Amino acid sequence: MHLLSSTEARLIEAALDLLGERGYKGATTREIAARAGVAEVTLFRRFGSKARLLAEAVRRAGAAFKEVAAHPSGDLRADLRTLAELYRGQLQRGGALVFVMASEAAREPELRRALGEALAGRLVTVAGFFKYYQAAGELRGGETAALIHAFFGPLIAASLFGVALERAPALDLEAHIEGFLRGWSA
Amino acid sequence: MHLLSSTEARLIEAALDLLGERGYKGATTREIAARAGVAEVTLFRRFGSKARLLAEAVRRAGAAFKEVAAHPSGDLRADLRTLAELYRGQLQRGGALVFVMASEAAREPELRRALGEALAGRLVTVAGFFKYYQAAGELRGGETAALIHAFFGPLIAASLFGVALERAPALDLEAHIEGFLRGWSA
DNA sequence: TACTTATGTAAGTATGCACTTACTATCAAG
DNA sequence: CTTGATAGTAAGTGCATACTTACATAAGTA
Repeated sequence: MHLLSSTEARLIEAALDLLGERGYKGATTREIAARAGVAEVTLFRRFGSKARLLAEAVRRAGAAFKEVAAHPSGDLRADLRTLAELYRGQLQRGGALVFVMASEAAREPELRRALGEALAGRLVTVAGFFKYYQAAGELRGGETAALIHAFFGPLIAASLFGVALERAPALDLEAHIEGFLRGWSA
Repeated sequence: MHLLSSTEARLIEAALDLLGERGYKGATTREIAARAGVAEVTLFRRFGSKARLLAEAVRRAGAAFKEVAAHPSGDLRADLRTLAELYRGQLQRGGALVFVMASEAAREPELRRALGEALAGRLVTVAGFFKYYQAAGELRGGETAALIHAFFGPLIAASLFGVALERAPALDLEAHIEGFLRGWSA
């Protein structure tokens, strides 16, 4: 995990942005390069191919998120709020499409693998987070999958609605957390 | 809304399938036609363009769903179960990508409009459904948006995880409904 | 100064895609 | 038995895209 040159960092930023706006096939190398303010050929010199650039971009995304989920503070409600805010920020940057790309880009094995690993890693971290609060007696026991779906699902849904509709119903974070806690507290 | 010829019906089926598997740009007219068992040129004769075919496909999808949501039975839990099952079935057929296409296909105004209308129509229907049970005193008052996100979000999340991962955590429908009712019952 | 490294410009290749055109085959209805 | 509708085959057009190659430039370093 070496540091990124500014050129590489700008390409990754631009790639993430465009991924969110247009999806995998819609994010063209020309446009990524233009948005990053570099020549298209530089993209290929640095990353070799579009698939590899996007795989890198996906790998880098979400480090802060894992950081929080890996270290529960003991204050469940506060942690949930932080996670929700972080996750929402990521979704706005196209994180939602991580999922979709997995199908859209199914033909690029390298990209698919990177996506799968990134997502799986996060899920494991998040599962550990919920298990911690289950063990602490604050959340009901049972499958952590149910907690993951219940907590992140509404965030994802709100983000997808926002992408698809002009006047999408907004998600009230406080209400969401309130409902989640009511539904799943021990 | 005239009836579909079998050719048209098969094209729409195939389009919906491939949309789910590959996304908008990934679903090529060649492959759609092949899966439908017709010549590619027939697709263009019938629908004029790829965008119009997909817009039609999206429009037709989900009639059964609206049917249920528009007529609450009075038994909230049973209705929720039916809706969840119907919705999950649709998501498996690529319904989740309806959202994503909206960004991926942002350049096709006709498709984007059809998607927006289809989605907006459903949201209105579903909002009405929840309002009915709020008025009946079974669900807490407040924004119906929160209920929509809380109920459908987890279904969407589970579907997206399933697309992206080989061994995705499954969603236990009963547990989901249970948690939802706990969290949002009056 | 000479060499290296990171970038740029410009042109081009190969491929895949949506969509078109021209012609043929089948079949049901009048 | 002709006509019209619906389908097919085959070939091709035009364009956008990922990726390549060749050459130039500027800056930093030995």
